[in-house]
Order: sequence, then C-alpha cells, then structure tokens
Amino acid sequence: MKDEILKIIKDSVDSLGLPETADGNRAEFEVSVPKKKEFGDFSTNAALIIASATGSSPREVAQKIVEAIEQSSHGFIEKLDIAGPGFINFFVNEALFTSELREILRLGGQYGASSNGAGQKVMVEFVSANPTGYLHFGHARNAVVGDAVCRILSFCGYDVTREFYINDAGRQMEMLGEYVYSALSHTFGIEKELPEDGYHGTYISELAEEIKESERCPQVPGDEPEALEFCREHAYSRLLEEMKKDLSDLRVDFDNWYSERAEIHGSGGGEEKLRGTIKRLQDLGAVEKKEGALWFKASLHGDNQDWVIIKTDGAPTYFLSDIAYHMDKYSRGFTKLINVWGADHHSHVSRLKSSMKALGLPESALSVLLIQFVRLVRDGVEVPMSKRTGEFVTLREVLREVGCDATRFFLLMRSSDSHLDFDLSLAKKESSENPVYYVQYANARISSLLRNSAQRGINPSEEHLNLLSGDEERSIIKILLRFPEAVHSAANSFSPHKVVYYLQELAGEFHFYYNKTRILDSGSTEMASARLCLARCVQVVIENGLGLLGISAPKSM
RNA sequence: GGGUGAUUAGCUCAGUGGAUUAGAGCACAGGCCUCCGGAGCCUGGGGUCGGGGGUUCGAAUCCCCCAUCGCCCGCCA
Repeated sequence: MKDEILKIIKDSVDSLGLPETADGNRAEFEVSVPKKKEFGDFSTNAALIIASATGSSPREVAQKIVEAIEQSSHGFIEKLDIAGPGFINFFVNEALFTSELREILRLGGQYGASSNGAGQKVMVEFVSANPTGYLHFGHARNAVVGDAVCRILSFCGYDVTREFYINDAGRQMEMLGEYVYSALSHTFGIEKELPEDGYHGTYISELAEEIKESERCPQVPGDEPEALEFCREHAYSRLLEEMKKDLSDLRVDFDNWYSERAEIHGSGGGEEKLRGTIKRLQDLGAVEKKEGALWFKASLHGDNQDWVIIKTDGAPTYFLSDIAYHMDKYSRGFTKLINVWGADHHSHVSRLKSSMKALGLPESALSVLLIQFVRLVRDGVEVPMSKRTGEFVTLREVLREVGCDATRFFLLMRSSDSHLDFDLSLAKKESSENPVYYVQYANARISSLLRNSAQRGINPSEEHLNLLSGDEERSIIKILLRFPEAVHSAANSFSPHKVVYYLQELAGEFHFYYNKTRILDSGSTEMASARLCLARCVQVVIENGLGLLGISAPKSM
C-alpha cells in the first residue's frame, strides 16, 4: 500500500522531469504514516528532497507534484495537502484501508514478512561462551537479542543459520579440568594448590561428585594425566549439555555448535585451518616476527595496533583462531555474517575486520552487534554479578524466577547499545506495571471476544469492513499497516526493540478502543462482525510480532 | 593517553535531519463499566533533549570542542 503511494509519487516526479537528487543517485523519498491525523494518512518528503537538490522552493516543487498526481487521477486519493515546509499529505478513502485488512487476514502469520533478504545466506553467531561454567545472566541478553535478530531476518526472507562458537580450546579448558580434578582429589582426601583466578562455583565440586559416583571414575592418586583429562572432558560435556538446556529453556536453539578445538585446532583437518591461515597471512605480507612472536600487522589494515597471533612459546592466540574461524565462515558460503558480542569485546571488532581486509575478504559483509551490559536490580537495589567470587546470577535462576516470556521481553525492550536495568521484582509482577502482560493481555482479550462471538453466532466477516470509519478504527488500521515497516526497520538495524515498541503501541491503541467501543454489542450484526474482523487483524499482528521476539501469545491468561 | 557506548520528565527509556505544544512506561494526583476479561481505560502536573559553538529553509537528531558515567586497551579466552 505504501509502495503504491511511493510509485505514484515517483511517476509524477518523472513526468515532470524533475531530478530526484543532485548527483542523480537513487532517491531517498520517504513515505510515512504520520502520527497526527491532520497530516493525512500518508505523507512524503519528496518535494523537500528535490528542492534541496535543485535549490528551488520546496513548496513550489510540492505544488507541481500535487498537480501532476491530481491529473493522473487515482481513485483512492481523496485529498492532497501541502503542509509545513513542503510535505505532501495524502488523504485516502477507506477502500484502501479495507483492502489492507483483507490482506492481513489473507496473509495471517505471513503478514509483515518479506523477501527483502532474497534467500541470502546469513550466519548469526552469538552467545559463544566458554563451556567452563553455567551461563550467567549477562549471557542472556546476548542470547535473546541474537535469537530475535535471527527470527526477524528469517521473516524478512534471509536464510539464517544460528551458530554457537564453542571456545573449547586453550587455557580456560585446561583450568576447568584442573579445578574439577582438584575437587575430585579433595573427595579422596588429597588437597591441591590452584591458581586463584579459577573457577569457584559449587558446580565444580558437584561435577567432581558426579565423576566419583560414575563407574569409570579414575583412581586418585593414580594415572594423573588420564584422570585430569577425564575430569576435563566430563566437565566439558556436562556443562555444554547444561548450557544447551538453559538456552533451550530460553527458546534459543542453535543450528550449529562449532567446536573451536575440533574444527580449528583438531587433527581431523582442523589444524590445517590454522596453518593455512598463517600461510595466507604470510604470503600477503601481513605478518612479521618480532620479539620472538608472530604479529599480525593490523595497523596496516585499519586498526590502531598490531596483535600477536603466535606466542613466543609457539602456541596460537585466540585471535588467530578467530581469524581462521571467520575465514571458514566465508568459505561456507555465507554472504552476511553477524556477530553478537558483549560490549567488552569492542576492541576486537576493528582487529578482526582488519584481518578480513588483509585477507581480501569482504569485510563489509561482517557486522558486529555489540551488546551493552545488563544490571540486575531487585527492589531498586543492584544485585551483584561478580564472576570471580562465583556469586554470579545464573540464567536458569532468573528463568525460574520470572519465566521465559518476561525475561525475553525485558531483555529485548531496550536498544542493544544502551545499558539495561533488569528489574527482577517488576519482571515477575503480574500486574499493570509489567509491560509484558500488557501486550499479551490485548491478545487474550481478542481471543476471548472471538470465543464469545462464536457463541452468539457472530462471525468475523470481511463483507462489512467498510463500516469501520470511526476515528479509533482508522488509527488502529494505520498502526496495523505500519507493521511491515517496523519489521523492516528492525531487520535493517538489527534492533528487536523496535518490534517491542511497536507492539506496545498497538496494544495500547487496542485497549483504548476496547474500552470505548462495544464490539459484540455494536448495534448491528454487520458492525459487530466488522469490528470483530478488525480485532482479529490486531491479533494476527500481535501474534506475528510476539513470534518475532520469541514470546508466547496465550489465548487466555 | 587512545578507543567505544551513553547523557532526553522524579525513575527506566523511545525518538537519531523534518511539521506551532519533544513521546512512552513507572511513580504521583484525580476519575471510569447495571454491558464483550479492571492484568484495562481516561484526565492532570512534570523536560532550557549534559554544556558551548557550527552546518541547514529546518537540529534532541549531523560536525567540532568540553564535561560526566560505563566498558575496553594481555604473548587470557
């Protein structure tokens, strides 16, 4: 519908022979649905754009465009206004609105979907935590935002793969093994000294208990290397299992679990990836040996310093693995790569991009979404989330306390580059203060209406949609038809919170309408069925929107 | 010192070139169904959009400077 308006504008601009922009590039005309109804049903800034390109008066240009549109006589345009500095406002008749409602009903779960992505293969890599402990609440925002971005991109026609990069190589894993081994030794009455910056959670001793009770428990003291490895591997697989479970409880499910150890370092072809990466960088002259280590010269490719990729002890750094991993992503045929990272990794963005640039890979295909921290608050007081002391709040604790829907809603409510206060006491409140229920409640109310109407023999019918000419009805319809652009904009900027805001607005408008207007007792069966139809459309959009956020839309609450 | 994100109502935040009065939720004050779900609705007070310059027909939005807060700056991952 908006596209039709846009086409009309472009046609008339063309017919006038006006340049779209000064440099002849693609026009940036916008057609928007204004919030104030005196500004019409649709509005465009076309005249302002053209005027600034040609140096002429915006209102005069607008006048010419308006005349051109009027001459080509489009049946559904009732009135055209020129307002303010030169906006052209369109007032359309209800035929256009009712056709949009029919479209919503016809498309159902597909309303708002698009093929903008054109099947492009996109990989979203997110969470990617070390499997050395339970997921803490800080991971939750990353998980939920990444997942919602995936849902939104799929809805927009992208072929999305969700990948979890398991950082299961390197010192962290060794340390995990040592700690569990130490805890196991402890159960045999042997005490060991360990570095202080390790893992202190109670899960370490729980894992040791599990090992001790298993039939394959190694003897301690006995063959130390085997016992250590057993502890490490047992802890690894158990913790990975627990992470998968927590994520799944959060409705986050991955397509790929990509093991750094196996795929990058492993003997089954993996180590060639590391060697191959080094070789390519060497061939390109992008590395240098210095102070006994091998450095990637990132400063030559846009970063502000160089980074070590092979340490003096000959071991690769995490950064080298990361380069190899991202080369591998490209080689798997993805044309769009999205990494969802914690804001504390922001300095890695430019170094990774510079490495892709050095390798001649299209770095513009790689976007990194940095997620700012979450502060957990209860009754206005910050809940400490210190990992060092082992006191951190786990994802599963929060899930158990407030449930998946509220957790997701709150984590998605804010722009990712804004710090987020997650208020535990508010999130679990089942009252009007809690915005999750506000949206879900609108949906439940509509379900209830549909149930009651069936009993009364009223069916939501498309036949009488033309009766919906009230102001409140029009404003609901106008919000409904903004849904596709809300989705589109959320997809382009990887911003699920735009969908959240949209849904709150739609739910608000519906609650207002519901309080003011009788739907089932509206005087005539025709009117009742038309209003019911409108309510059903609202429900379709709420269901679709909540679906994009991975939040349920219960029929009753 | 460098980098990065933020700074908008009492609080938590949207808005990031547009339309005489800058929005929402919470909090606060007052009100609303003999009737479809009161987890709802309405009304009201409350802001020099951190400060200062600049660009523009037009700036909360773009540019520069400054201030404050978070995060990062390891041959850890």
